[in-house]
Amino acid sequence: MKHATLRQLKVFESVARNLSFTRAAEELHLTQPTVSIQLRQLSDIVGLPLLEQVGKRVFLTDTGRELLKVSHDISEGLARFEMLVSDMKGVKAGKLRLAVITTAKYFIPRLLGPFCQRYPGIDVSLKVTNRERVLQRMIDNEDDLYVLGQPPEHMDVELEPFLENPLVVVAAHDHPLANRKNIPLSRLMEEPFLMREAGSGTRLATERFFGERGEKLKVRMELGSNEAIKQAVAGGLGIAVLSAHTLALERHGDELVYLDVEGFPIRRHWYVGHLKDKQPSVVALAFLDFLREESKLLGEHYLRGIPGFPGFIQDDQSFPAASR
Amino acid sequence: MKHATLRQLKVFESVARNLSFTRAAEELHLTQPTVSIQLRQLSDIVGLPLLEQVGKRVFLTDTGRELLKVSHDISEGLARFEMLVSDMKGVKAGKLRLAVITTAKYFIPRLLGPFCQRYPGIDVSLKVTNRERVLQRMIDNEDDLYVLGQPPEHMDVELEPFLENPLVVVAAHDHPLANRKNIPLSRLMEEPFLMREAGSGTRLATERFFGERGEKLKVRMELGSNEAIKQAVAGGLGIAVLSAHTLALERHGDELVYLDVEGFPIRRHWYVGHLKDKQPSVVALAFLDFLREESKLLGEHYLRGIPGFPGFIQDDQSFPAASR
DNA sequence: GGTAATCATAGATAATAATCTATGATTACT
DNA sequence: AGTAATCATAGATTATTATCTATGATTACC
Repeated sequence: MKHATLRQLKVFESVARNLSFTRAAEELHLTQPTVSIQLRQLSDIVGLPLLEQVGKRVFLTDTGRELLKVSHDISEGLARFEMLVSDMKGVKAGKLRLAVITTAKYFIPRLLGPFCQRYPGIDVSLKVTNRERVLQRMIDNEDDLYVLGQPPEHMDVELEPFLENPLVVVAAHDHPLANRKNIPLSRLMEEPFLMREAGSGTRLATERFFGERGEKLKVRMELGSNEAIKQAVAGGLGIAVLSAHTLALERHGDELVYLDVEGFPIRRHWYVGHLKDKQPSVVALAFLDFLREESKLLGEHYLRGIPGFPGFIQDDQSFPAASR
Repeated sequence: MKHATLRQLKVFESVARNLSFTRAAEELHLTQPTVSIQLRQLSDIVGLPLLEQVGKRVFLTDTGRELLKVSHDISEGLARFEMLVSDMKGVKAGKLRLAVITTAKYFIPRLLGPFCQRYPGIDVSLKVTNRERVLQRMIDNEDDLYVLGQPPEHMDVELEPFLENPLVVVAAHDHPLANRKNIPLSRLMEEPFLMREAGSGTRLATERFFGERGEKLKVRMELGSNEAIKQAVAGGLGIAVLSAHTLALERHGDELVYLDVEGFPIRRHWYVGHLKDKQPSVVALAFLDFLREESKLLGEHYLRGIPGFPGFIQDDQSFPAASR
């Protein structure tokens, strides 16, 4: 079957359906000799007759019947593929593979939920891991999109900011600095700090912030996760700089407070994107569009109460978390 | 997918396998630009990218992965068909549809057995029915081959004789003419005859035989099957002209004897064939060849003991059936 | 920065597939 | 026998596909 063509099979199907060369020709808007020749060619390729003529009547041979099955399978397979492609183009089908750094797990599900509702046919896969691994996955082209808090410096990537990611100083609610306003940075330097591991975006940003101001932190402890840091802070082991998002879901908790420190919150962003070379799929583009419009709402909702952000009332409410 | 070609799919499969245009080109003995263009065309036809390049590395897109599945299905389906065709050509697969008149049921299974042993992959279908229906099936092109005792006169058929079909006169073993030799036809005319229905081959041949000799039969009864006729003969209701094959399997029975009648047995044949227009399949041709060689043996075996046929000893053995 | 490797594009050619008109051959029907 | 219907064949043309050479663009590596 090396040289059979899909056209020949289509003509054969028509003849097999009509059991007439002439009617097949009409159906396909061809002349009868065209049909005759196409069938002759196909029969020569197969090496056995596909049709037999008994008087004026046309019958399928056994071989012809088998070929008809194969031909139908092919037609149906291609038709299904076409439908799938159409759905993919219309964002009615397809896959979205996201890899996000750990901290993003606090808000990404809030975005994925509505996205999946809007595009119910999309298959979403979410990988949550540390920054280093996310970058490796990017290099290995394992996902469609990546969410990071800190753009990598030595990689050709295409990232856009889509959400504010303020870094705040947190302390135990009964910390001496808990209700002070505009705490000078120098006062803060006397406090022991709890840090994430080297390489984490938050740590990088923190070190840069203090480094630019000639300040050196007293690092009491490095901890491997935001949860551990929060527990240590609540236990009075020190203070920490964290993404405000790590606290967003625990707004009703009363163990941690933000410190109103001069220069804080550090205004940073969440970035989403991919390697520069990569061409985003239709689904990935749809998600990017969705992010652009939805993250505004999300930001307003979740960043409320954080000093410097919308919804933070300076006058009659000191600190929502501390007010509870 | 109206305009995609099997060639394009083949090239795509190679690229997908190798994840490299250059290696695919080598594998297919083409130049790299050929491969590049083929993939570009296919991608344009589909309307979505099938491959993505990240740096020097080539990856399949989701769409590409789906197309690869479809392409494999197509390749596999065609490959299976090719194998089947090869088997059909080699008589290793295929179908044989036979329609035979009722009397042929006495010997056809003896031929089909060895044929099926020689060609175990052939699917055989045997239809046993009266002559009229066999002819109608032939007109309707329902089978591959037909077995008849009497060629139809007003149909364009291609039939060949393959086996002797002697018509003999049978009587009850205690019939007055049982042990007579060379019975004159005139004596036979005094006997009542039992006949098959009008239209049956045996009846036609019998009527022609006697007609040509100016004799008129006394038909006592018409019966619808050979079995009924044999029972009636054994019960003394009359004599009958029957194909020797109807008795072949009952050689050891002692109820019926052949009568040694002048002019008998009527030498006739079994015919096998089809409508003149019909092109016999590879399997049908194989069966015809098989019949040509096997029917000789069958004839020697089954016609032994019948006057006028090999193995009939005139001197010291009067009549094998009557000697029991 | 230079080189090698790899894919993309431009332009051209060759090969193949698809199709048509005209006519022949055969069957079915009156 | 004549006519209509239907498939096959011959010959020619058109359209499309497949492929190549040459070159450009980009990435990866040293």
